[in-house]
Amino acid sequence: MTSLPTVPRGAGRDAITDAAREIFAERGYHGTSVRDIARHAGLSLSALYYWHPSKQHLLAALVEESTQEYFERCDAALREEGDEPADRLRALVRATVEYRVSRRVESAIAASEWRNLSLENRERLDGLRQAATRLWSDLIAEGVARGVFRCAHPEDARRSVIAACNAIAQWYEPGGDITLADLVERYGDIALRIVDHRG
Amino acid sequence: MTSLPTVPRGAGRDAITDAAREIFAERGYHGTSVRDIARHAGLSLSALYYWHPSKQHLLAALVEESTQEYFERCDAALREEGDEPADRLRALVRATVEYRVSRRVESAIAASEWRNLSLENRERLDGLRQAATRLWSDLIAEGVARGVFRCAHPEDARRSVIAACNAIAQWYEPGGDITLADLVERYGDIALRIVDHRG
Amino acid sequence: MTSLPTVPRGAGRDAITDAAREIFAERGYHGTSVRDIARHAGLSLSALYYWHPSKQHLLAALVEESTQEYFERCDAALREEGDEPADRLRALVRATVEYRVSRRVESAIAASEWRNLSLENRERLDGLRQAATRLWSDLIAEGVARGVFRCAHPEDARRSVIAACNAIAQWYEPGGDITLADLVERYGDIALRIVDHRG
Amino acid sequence: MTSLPTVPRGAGRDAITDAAREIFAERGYHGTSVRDIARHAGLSLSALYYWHPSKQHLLAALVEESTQEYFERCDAALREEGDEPADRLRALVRATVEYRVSRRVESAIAASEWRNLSLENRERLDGLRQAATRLWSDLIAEGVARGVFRCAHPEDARRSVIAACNAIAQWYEPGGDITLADLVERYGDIALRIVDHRG
DNA sequence: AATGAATGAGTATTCATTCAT
DNA sequence: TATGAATGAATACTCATTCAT
Repeated sequence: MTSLPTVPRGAGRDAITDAAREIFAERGYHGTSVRDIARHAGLSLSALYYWHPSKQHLLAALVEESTQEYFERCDAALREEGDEPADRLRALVRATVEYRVSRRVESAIAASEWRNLSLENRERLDGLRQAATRLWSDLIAEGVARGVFRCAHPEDARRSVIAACNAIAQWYEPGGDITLADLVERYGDIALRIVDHRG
Repeated sequence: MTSLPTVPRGAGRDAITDAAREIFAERGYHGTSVRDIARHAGLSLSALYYWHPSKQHLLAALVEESTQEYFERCDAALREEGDEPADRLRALVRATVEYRVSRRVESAIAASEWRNLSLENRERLDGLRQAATRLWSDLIAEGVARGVFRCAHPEDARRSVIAACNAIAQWYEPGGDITLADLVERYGDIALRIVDHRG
Repeated sequence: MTSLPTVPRGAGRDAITDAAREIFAERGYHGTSVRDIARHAGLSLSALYYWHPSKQHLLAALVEESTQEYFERCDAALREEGDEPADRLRALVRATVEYRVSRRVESAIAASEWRNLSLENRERLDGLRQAATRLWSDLIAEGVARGVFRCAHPEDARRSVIAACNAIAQWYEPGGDITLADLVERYGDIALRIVDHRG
Repeated sequence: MTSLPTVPRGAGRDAITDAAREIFAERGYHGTSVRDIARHAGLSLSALYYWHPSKQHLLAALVEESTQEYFERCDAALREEGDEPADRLRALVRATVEYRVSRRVESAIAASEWRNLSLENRERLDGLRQAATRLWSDLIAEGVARGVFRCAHPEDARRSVIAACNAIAQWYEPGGDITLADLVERYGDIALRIVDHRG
């Protein structure tokens, strides 16, 4: 029993979004009831529906925000970087790792609840998702073109690097021995090995 | 409307297990109703309960079988191999990739429905899961000890290799251009780069 | 999407009554939500409750106004008429037909939502309803007493005439080929035949 | 509190249909909850859904059965009759009155809940409804053609006769002073006067 | 070895209404 | 003279499961 916060008037929207994020992440979309969410938020069921038209909408909003933020972090990281492919790959890894760690909960939702989005929502958000993927693909292609990455199968390399970074969310415990900076360095190294980078 | 198969008398058990496998994989545990499973199996709801005590039991059986089989494939692959770490790592990758591809559906269930196992079942199956993990860890540790793998962080390497192999299930289409043998070779290469293998 | 009217300040009461009338008529009392009414009126839900204490009150007010007006029209029509029963019957038919046509919407509510009035409201309004009925009964009785109406069962005649007139609301389309004056004449004829009038 | 009957196993379907009929008639479609129906039937809510897919389906089934039966009674009554229009009109009145009285409850539903049918159901049942109407129209037209009915506006006559007969359901109390045979005779007379029949 | 009929607890969502401002 | 935010009870419907046969 976690103690239920008393929600100040007008703060309902965020309380509900926060609660939904936590419980969706913990139990999955179908394993979560809107009652659970409302209770966890310290509000009535009706208040939930005052702010959000449906459970599906709640999920879509979380996934959208998360997907959007991920893309923006990656995009920003690349724009701040020079044009050396190795540096740029490290930048993308850093953005991804930082994202998976600092937004662990919502990134888990975006990853595992994608199939529970309605067809409509899935189509709407797919472009954003692919845009993020393309950042990786283009970058690796460029490295290969320049001869600094030598991997024979760039798409497999890309998927492997992303999968390795994503998996961090499943085991990493913030506040433990390993710092975020450690992670960034380690997974940057791994990524460069995966694309077979030669200085 | 897929035509429902007429189940031969006595074949009920398998028909139900097969149906559960497909639908759990497609919609997730909580997104699946026992009615869906029974209907898909071409049997009555009561027949389902004749063969299986509960929905949870059905899930646990699938996860158990899948986890068991994975471990055995890995174990067998290693036993057939010599003691060269690189070869052994390739063997483990081969076992994993072949497993993810040939048992794509059940491996997806084992991966994503783990949290929906009851505490009891989760504890019961956890040993098996860890045993498989240990095969990887021990192997990489051995490679490092021998100086043929030079990765600084063997656990991160292990997680990355496994994550890369597992991700195959999400995109690979059997019957397409890429053969299973291609995959095994490509991901063996990637794995060896991840552990920083030097001939 | 019908465009919602902007309600001038102070005109809220009528806007709500009008909206309630339309929607109650269209979907029935239980098929209508107060939210529908407020939205249709272009006002907030709270504004509705500022002006009207409850949904039930809203219905009762509409039924009352309608029933009252019907009685007054009938009463006035009779007072303007001489004492010839046939003329008086035509006058009552005219009042009724004109009412059903010009107040089609509210008369439909009064007719079909009567049962959804609270017991209290039903009892309060019943006297008014019966008063209108008595106008018909007394008139027909008078005609029979004078020997100009020869129907053997005056109450059945009364119910039949009223039913015939009321039914007009279900099919008549104002602005079509049949004018209101046509209707008044046709249904006056029918009424006189029903009571078996002999000049 | 009416005592709830214990429903024998297997008799659920009828118990629910009967209960739905009664409560829909009493409170209207939207005024009735499926819980009310199940409780009234002496069964669980789930049993209701075992037998009927939805509340709407329940309504449509009742309306369909009622509309169908009404048409068949009218059709049968006409087929048993000779070709004299006056006799045939009396036959139709008899069928209608008997129907309204003996199937009072369902005929009230068919009359007042028509608008609560889904568009789909309404379209499906509309043909049946019109077929019944046509029996009346054709008959009156025939009487007019033969010169035995002299009404100037046959459609208004038709509507009036039907409205008069239908209204019986609103006031008639079986078991009172007036017998069904009385009603049939009285309303036959009224009908013949409405169409202005001359022997 | 299997079924048809039934259940109680739960689902997402909407209801009429009220509160604080 | 209004409103935005909130509520508790109800809504139609589905769930996993059990019972009698």
